[in-house]
Formats: sequence, C-alpha cells, structure tokens
Amino acid sequence: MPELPEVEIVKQSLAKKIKYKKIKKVIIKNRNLRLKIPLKFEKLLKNKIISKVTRFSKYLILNFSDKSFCLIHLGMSGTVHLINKNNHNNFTNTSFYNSPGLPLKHNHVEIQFHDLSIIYNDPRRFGFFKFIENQKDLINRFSHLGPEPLSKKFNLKYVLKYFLNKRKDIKSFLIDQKFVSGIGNIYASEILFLSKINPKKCAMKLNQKECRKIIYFSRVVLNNAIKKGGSSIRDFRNISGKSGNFQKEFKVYQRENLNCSKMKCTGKIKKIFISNRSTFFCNTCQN
DNA sequence: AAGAGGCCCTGATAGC
DNA sequence: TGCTATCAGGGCCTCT
Repeated sequence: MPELPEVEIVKQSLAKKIKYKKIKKVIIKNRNLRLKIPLKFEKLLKNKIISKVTRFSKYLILNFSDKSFCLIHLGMSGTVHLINKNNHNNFTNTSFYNSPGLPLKHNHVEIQFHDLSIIYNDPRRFGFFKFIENQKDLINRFSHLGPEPLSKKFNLKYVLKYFLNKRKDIKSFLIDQKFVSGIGNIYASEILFLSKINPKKCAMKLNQKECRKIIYFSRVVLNNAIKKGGSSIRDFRNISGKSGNFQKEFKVYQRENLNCSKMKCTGKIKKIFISNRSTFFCNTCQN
C-alpha cells in the first residue's frame, strides 16, 4: 500500500492525536509480522511519552521523550486506525480490537493512551514494529537507504554519478530504495510518464535533461499526492478512516488500454512487467 | 559490484 | 457454486 505520501499522511494525522501523550498499555495479538515482535516489546513501550512523530522514507517513527524510538513500517497492506475512548466504556482493561469501524481480522498491535488507542492492521504481515534504543541505532538502521526524493541530496550531481555504468532500466532504480528512498511502484510509473521517459530505458543512457526531469517530477508527484491525502487504491485511509484522492489523478497507473492523457498524443497506456512489478506507460510519448 | 530471481503472507478477482 | 491461478502499493536475501 503505502509509499512516501501515504506514510506522510499517517504521520501527520497521528502526530496531531498522540503527541506528548503517554503510552498506558500495549497489546499484541500476533507477533509474527515481518520481524517477530519480541516478548519484551510491551514493557519497553509502556509509560513512554511521545515527543514527536516523524517519518523517513516509508518508515514511521515514534520519537519518545527518553530519546528512544519505535520504528513502524506498513509493508504492503498495513493500516493504522484510531479509536477514541469517548466511544467506549471500560477502557482501561479491554482491548479495542473489535471496535466499530475497524476491520474484523488482522488487527495485530494496539497501543493505548489515556483517551485513545491506535491499532495496527496488516493482512499480509509484511510490515513491522521495531524498538530502537537510541539515535545512533536509528541512523544506522537507515544507513543503507538513498536520499529521500524531496531532499536536497537528491540532486543532479548525485543522480548522474549514481547512474554511471548502471545498465539496469530506470524504472527499477526509481523503486530501488538504495538509490532513492520513498518512491514505490505506483509513483514510479507516474513520475516517468510526466518525465516522458520510457521505463525500460537504461539508466546510464539518460542525459542531464532527462535526469533533471526525473528529479523535478519526483518532487511534483509526491508533493501533489501528499496534498491530496495520498492514494487509496485498495484500502488506504488516514487514521480517521478518510480515504485519499490522488488515485483520481493517476495518469498511467492502472489505466491499461486507456488513451494517453497528454494533449495531442494518440497513444494508449500499456502495461508491462519489469522485475515482476507491473509498470504502466504510454508507448507513444514516452521514448 | 551489479543484476536477476525468489521469498515472506492473505485476499480480491478472473477464468473455467 | 466452487475450484485454481494470478496479482497486489515492499523489502530483503541469495546466487551468479
């Protein structure tokens, strides 16, 4: 599900609700996420105070007042849900796994605060929770990732140098987190469409102008998606259950066989597979 | 070092 | 109706 914009939406809505609050209780219903949640996890989080909620790439980060962290990744199908105490009785000793508005299955983790509760749902269990003791370990955890597309480090010099002797196609690099971190399968196709670059084009053959376009449109697409509240293609919602609107603006993703939306282009959108991931492009105006 | 391929997991949908 | 096959927004691992 979630690429950088969706995680950003979750971060923003979550921050408003839980900043400065103390964790009263953590309940784990299923420890078998992509990383096994250790038995000590509940104790580690209990009584921690949220100093802020941040994000790096597709990772959500709960920052605690004692300078420790909880890293949350939503994988392919993870969602975060908010339950208000007002809607319920018996808050202190019961779980809210069965609250109205929540999916019936796959509610794996619940974090309770004094007046509300957040619940992590993830059918495929590709997501994870990880407690991180200090800043150094946090930085270390992200050390293998490339710059975020919205950061100044993702610039022409960096891209040109990275692409030297890289024979792989450009689309694979856009979703390769070692090159740039935060772009996923949906936005990669959208970025290349706006850049008018064929997704199969070899990275080392891109000229300066094309690299500039990729950098520029990466920012445009992601910022626009954030502004629209993210994309809700399957089940993405912000934590209050509101869906995003960016999927209405997809130019190519999931638009196989439809006409190209570029003015005066008579092409049709094609779907191909690159490294087993679906890829959409116009074979007329993306060369 | 770079690139190809496979695997983790459940659910929705298409086709027979 | 009910079966099977395929695909889904991610990331990590191994092998060559």
